[in-house]
Amino acid sequence: MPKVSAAHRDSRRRQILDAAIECFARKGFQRTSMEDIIRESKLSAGAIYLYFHSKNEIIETLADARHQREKRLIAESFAGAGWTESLRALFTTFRDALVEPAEKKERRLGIHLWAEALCNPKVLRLIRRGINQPLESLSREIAKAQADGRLQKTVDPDAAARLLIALFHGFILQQAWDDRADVRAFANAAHAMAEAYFSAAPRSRRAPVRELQA
Amino acid sequence: MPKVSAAHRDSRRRQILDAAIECFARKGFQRTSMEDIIRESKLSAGAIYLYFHSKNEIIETLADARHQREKRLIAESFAGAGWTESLRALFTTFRDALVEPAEKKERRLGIHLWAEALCNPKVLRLIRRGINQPLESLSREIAKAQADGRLQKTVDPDAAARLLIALFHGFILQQAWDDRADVRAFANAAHAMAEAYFSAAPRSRRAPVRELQA
Amino acid sequence: MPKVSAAHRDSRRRQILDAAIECFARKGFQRTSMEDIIRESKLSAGAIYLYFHSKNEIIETLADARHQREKRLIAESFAGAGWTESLRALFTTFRDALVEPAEKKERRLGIHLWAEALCNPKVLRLIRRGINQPLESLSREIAKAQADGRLQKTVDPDAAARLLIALFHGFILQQAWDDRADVRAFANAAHAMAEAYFSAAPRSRRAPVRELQA
Amino acid sequence: MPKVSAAHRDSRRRQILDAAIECFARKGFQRTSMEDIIRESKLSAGAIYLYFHSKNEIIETLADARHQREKRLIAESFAGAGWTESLRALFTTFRDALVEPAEKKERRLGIHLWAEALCNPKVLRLIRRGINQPLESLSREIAKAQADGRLQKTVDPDAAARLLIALFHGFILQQAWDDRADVRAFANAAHAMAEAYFSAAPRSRRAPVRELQA
DNA sequence: AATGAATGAGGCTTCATTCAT
DNA sequence: TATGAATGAAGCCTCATTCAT
Repeated sequence: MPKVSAAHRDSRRRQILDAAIECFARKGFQRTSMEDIIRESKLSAGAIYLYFHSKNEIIETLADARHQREKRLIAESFAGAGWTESLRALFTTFRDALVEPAEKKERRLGIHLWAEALCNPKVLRLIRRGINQPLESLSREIAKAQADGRLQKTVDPDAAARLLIALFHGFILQQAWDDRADVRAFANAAHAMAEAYFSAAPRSRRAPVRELQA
Repeated sequence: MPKVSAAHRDSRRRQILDAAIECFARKGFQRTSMEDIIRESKLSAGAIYLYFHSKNEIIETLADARHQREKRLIAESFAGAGWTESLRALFTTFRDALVEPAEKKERRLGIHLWAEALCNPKVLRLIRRGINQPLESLSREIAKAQADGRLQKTVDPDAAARLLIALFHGFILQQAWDDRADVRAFANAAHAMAEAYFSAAPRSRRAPVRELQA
Repeated sequence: MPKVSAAHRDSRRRQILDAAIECFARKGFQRTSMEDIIRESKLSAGAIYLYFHSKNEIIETLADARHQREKRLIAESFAGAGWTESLRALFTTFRDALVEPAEKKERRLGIHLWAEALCNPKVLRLIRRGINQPLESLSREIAKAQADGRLQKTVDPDAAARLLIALFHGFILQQAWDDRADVRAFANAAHAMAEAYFSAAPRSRRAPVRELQA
Repeated sequence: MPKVSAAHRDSRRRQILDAAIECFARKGFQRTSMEDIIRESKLSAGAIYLYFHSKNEIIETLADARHQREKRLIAESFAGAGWTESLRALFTTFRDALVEPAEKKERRLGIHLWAEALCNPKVLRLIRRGINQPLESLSREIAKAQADGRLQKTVDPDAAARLLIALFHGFILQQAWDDRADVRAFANAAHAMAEAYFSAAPRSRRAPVRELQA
């Protein structure tokens, strides 16, 4: 029987993770020292190691949390009705996340994780999961919509799913580098582009788009 | 300053930068020690500091080189003829860069720079230049094409330029995380999507795409 | 102080000491953390500090226990009859202690204490007592046997006592480093050597053993 | 071609090892911090790690040096003439090493190594080598002397070799615990005992020494 | 120009012990 | 009595940079 509640334990972990997010978002993983996190969390060195085994474990915990969140956001967008509505919901969700100044830290953290994944196998695994599951579910939705005749069939579901994710990630970078980037304009344009692509009249009626030459 | 000396100087700098790229791509900036670069370059610690004042200066030099390169790639795509051809050239260039295994290191380095920019003001400045100039030139080309009537006018040139860059950056991430991502399929799909968006028949003739609701 | 409480207190102390022996024998004093002892004893940190003031006190308690035990073993060997029988009993006791696998932990602990004594004054004092008392009682027995004419007089009682102890300690090391060392063979040989030494016909009848030259 | 000579390198290593011996002899391995060694050696932290990869490597280097030395000492004792002289040489060598105050540090270090071996596999390996080679060479000499008829045959060469080593190790402990222990008296007595054992008139002529009973 | 030994601050983590409950 | 979370000093090691040669 725990002396302090599980709630207390969770709150301490939260306290540490919040401090870590603050520091990591500001300075990246390697430039942030445990000392920084200790100061920010107002805990002692020892206390932090009571809740996490290492700095790396903190990073991995945050990576995992982001993965869970991304998965949820995409799943929710597709919870509702038809393809057109889902696509709209997806872009709306995405836009709302990006205009929210409170999440700026998380977005910066996310970018640090993208780079971290290149040299940290555990983070890479989490990032892959965080991207593959959304890719697969997007891809599945696209294929489903095609099967139902609501979407033109020339679209490659996997590539199209990657397009959507790439748009999101790509803009997150632009926004991180320059706060003045216009999220709404981007989201509208991106949505319009996706709409144009997905629901374009069958190419056959128009001049066909030639594939890029090898 | 005799000519031989300048050539020698450049070759030494190249030697150091190549070693740095190798190391940074593999381990990121903070995980790479000067010792790593020294070993990889087969030079001595002292020699390296003869050509660069600090590790940071090496990073900044690399950041600048990437910026120059991106600017050039985009400029070249638009060197030629009309809008449609330019768009095609852009995607072809992009695709060719991504299938090239020899550039894998540079692509990884680029991602590290994206994150580095978040906590290194000098790198941020270089990244901004590296993105703003392409953004502006793309934007200018779009506006020009609209003015010439070759492009529908509903497109916001700035947002559209950002879309294109976002697609590129976004996919570079996906490829870095998973080598098996299909570059050609993505490039084709991205091109088709851009085509659909830019050269769509004026919306007025079709059901209008409603803006995302606030 | 009620009897129940004292019994309980002793049992708790035993529990802690047993855990400590286990850990110390395995990892030595400095490598064993209080955390290790806590885990092994299945008690809490606080509980342990209720029974011992510090890690050092645990070590000293164990050192003292060993001292008591050594003293007792030697005393018992000499409880009985004459010199020859006592010597035999001494080696038998010693051999029996070393073949006993159950005492392996204690033997290892003992070695750690020997080294610990070099930098821990309290342990040194206990070790000294643990060795001086046996030395003195052995020495006294030898002198007594000489006085009774049962032992040749050329033997220096103090040095001879040290010889015996040295044999024991020396072999304990060899066994600790290599389990395969043959205890019985060693004990037999050691006994034979001691016999040869102590009960040798007076040197005067034979070629005298010259002292080692300075 | 090295910038500084191999001699310089060796002298630096010596400087570090001497400091380490000083500290380790005084406080043991675990109580000695790298900080201690740094201070004692008058070098910087970084400098030390230029010559040794870790604190452990320093310990192992010292363990190896002792092993080499012990092997040499024993070999030298048996370099000369017959068995009796060799035995005498062995005890003389041993005694001379123990009376030398300059080697007190090394003797203490040796004891710390004996305990360290119990929890440090690399040190254990070195200690084993440091003891097995002497054991084997002693054992070989004994067997040889027996074959030549210079030694009675009832002696078990391996056990007898262990006896000798045990005497040495055992007394080193006693001396470390109490400086006043009389080395010369011990060495003389030990030598006399060994003599009595090895060159005793065949047992058959006297009352046989019964083996210790099981 | 070139070398590489040297510096010493600072990074991550552990640990004996305490104390509020 | 008993718990175990909390403390914070101290331990081992790395690293960007300098400088005598």
